[in-house]
Amino acid sequence: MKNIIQAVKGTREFYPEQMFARNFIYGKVRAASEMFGYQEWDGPFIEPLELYAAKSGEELVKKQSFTFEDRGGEQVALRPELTPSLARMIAAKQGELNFPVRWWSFGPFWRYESPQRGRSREFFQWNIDMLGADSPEADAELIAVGATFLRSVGLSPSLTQIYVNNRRLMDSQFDALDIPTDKRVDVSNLVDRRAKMESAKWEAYALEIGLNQNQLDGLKSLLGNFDLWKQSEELTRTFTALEALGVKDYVKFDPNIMRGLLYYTGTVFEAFDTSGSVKRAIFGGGRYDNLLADVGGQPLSGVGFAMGDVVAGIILQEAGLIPEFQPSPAQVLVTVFDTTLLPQSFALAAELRAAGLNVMVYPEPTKLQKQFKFADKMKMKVAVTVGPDEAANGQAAVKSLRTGEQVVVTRAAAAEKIREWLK
RNA sequence: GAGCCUGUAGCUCAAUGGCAGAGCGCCACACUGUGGAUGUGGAUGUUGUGGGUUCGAAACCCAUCAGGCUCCCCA
Repeated sequence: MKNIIQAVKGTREFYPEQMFARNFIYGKVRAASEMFGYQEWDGPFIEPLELYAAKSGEELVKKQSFTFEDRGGEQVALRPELTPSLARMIAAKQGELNFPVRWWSFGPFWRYESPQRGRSREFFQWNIDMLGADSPEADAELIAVGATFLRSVGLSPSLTQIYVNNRRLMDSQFDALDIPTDKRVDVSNLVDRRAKMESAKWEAYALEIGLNQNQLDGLKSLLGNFDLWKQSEELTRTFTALEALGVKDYVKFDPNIMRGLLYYTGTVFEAFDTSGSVKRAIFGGGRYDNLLADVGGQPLSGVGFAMGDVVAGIILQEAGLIPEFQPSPAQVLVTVFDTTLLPQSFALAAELRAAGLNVMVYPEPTKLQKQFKFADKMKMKVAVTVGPDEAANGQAAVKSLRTGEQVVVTRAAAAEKIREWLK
């Protein structure tokens, strides 16, 4: 036992119960995506390293990606994100796609980071994007898809909120405060850290990165102004659309949401669990205008977001929203009386399957008590036994494991009786 | 990449330098054509791994692996 080779650090093993939870999320992701007309797609899991190196900082790529040299000497990476693959695939067919394109994907990603709660090295991520439309209403649609997902898994607005901001709005505010362009990255970092730091330390840090007292005061009042969105035509339209889409109770303007400066150019948003149990965002995204130009395509605006399965899974688990795991997809067990009658049980199981039931048959003759115990542990609803008496008369004993009631019926009538008890 | 905490039976955890234990779960039997409940009995184990200190280590020290918290990062 102790000599078992361990799983790779930061990976997760999906036993049937975890697989069930993962597929639950996948199913809800699919439903929310398809409800809005998005098509499922995927890219390769391995990409040339330069696909990421071109866009992201090289240090980040080298430090936080799983990279290796293949046998042909090519530098490749396990994909750390999907957006560059999306950009390339869109650019390659830019002339023939029917815009606006609505695509979603759910697949594995790898990042070489230090594993901790809510973060693993191998995870699944939902990506969903609309490309070729740049209206505030398109932004609203993506936020509504996210809200629809939250609602569909039972995460009410009191449990989760989507915070919305807009980079252009913030830029104009930074302009008004005379914060120079080359300080914007630092200021974004500063804003991101505000919740994590004590206010005195945070203010000291603000002065440290070169803000003057006047700018700091301006920034503080800016970050406390939750009516600021009214000054942005874009956000005003987005919020109007969100109301029409019926998800207004999920969204709230928050000037503290920045999402870095990497490629977001307009509206940005992040969903959080309001209990604060997990401090990481459930999902986050926004509008980007320059994506395709980076991979050689024609300029094309897009909006999208990504959701990892780790944080979402923890929150759903804690909220008790993952449905009860069923140990077996079958609800019927056909027992085996003894060696002589084993073929009868196998034949009966086949008949029941042909009648459309999911049926397990005990794979070897053993004490009936043990077989019923097994059926109970596997949460079977019905057990069917063909003993000598039943076999002699072409019958089967059908027992409801919920009520304990048992009836002997002809084999031909067994399926119907089982179906009745499964209801 | 840095700091801190944790690691004991399948699970949750006791044992603070002196015989490795409890509860739950598991197995057997009571019950040779039938689960859940009950009773009786049984097995839980390289104390994460490797080394060191000691008459003696689960405990103390060093290293290492894994998980967690914080920083960093978050494409």
